[in-house]
Amino acid sequence: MNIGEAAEATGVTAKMIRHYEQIGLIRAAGRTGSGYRVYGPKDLSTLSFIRRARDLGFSIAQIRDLLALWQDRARASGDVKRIASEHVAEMKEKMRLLQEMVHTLEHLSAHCHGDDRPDCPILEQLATGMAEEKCC
Amino acid sequence: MNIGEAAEATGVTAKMIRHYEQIGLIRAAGRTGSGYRVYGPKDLSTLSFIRRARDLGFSIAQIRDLLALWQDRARASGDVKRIASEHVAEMKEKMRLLQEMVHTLEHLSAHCHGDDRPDCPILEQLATGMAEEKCC
DNA sequence: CTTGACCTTGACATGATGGGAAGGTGCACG
DNA sequence: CGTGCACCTTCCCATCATGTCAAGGTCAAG
Repeated sequence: MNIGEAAEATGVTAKMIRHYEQIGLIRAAGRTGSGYRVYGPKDLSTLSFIRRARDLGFSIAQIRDLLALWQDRARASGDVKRIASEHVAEMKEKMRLLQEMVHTLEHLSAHCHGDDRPDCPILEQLATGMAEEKCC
Repeated sequence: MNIGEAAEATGVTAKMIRHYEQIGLIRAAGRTGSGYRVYGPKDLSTLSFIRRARDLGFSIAQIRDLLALWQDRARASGDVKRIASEHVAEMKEKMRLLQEMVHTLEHLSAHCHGDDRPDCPILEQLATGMAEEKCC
């Protein structure tokens, strides 16, 4: 199986498959006599695994650990769960920061006419740094 | 005022001040005879503006627009509000995606023993790609 | 044999920031 | 006056995951 077919089958672009090989996330694929990379069912499983983990937002480093655990039949599920929990915590923290920013901006926007006049609390806040509470 | 003092006063690192100058976000600072950058009150205001905008998650491109509007006394507040609204929409979309991932992962984690046994629904999901609903 | 689709490697870009090296400057203290 | 230290300068490289582009080799069908 060619890299293009493997890419289509797994949803990982050919570019990324080569990249993952280069950084050692996956083993170097076999080669035909002319140098084309060759992929078998096992490789496809690995690539699909990676794609699903990426879809869940795991970093390459985390996926490296998850792959090792996946291939370790004596793994402890606690190790997997811990990686997932840390990732969830990171995502929740990101959400919290986003929520804060959204809240502040929506508050400022609510007090902005949004018409042709130049007065704008959003710019005022950015310029003077007056605390949100003081804006009202 | 030196770049280091300006950095401390505004919360923008010296490194980033130079970077912002290089990409044309701010005007090139004046120089002393020996080549040191010199900053005045106006420059400090601009840098503080930028830092507050970054704190609210605006991209450099958006800040470029906001700076232009800020310095345009004939601006329409609607233009500012539109930039802010687009940014809020982007952040909310990111939150939505994060929430989806968190939801899926928490669901899988809830069914993972998290002990020394190797069975793990998280790995199973990643390996087989079975839909979340089918997992129960 | 030609054509077109695919493969190869390699270099470069993103966006915002950090790190570090190599060398010049300013200032305070002895 | 000299020395040391903290700061400044420029330039290059790294992050993270992905994309784009270019130049050249390969394969299969017509």
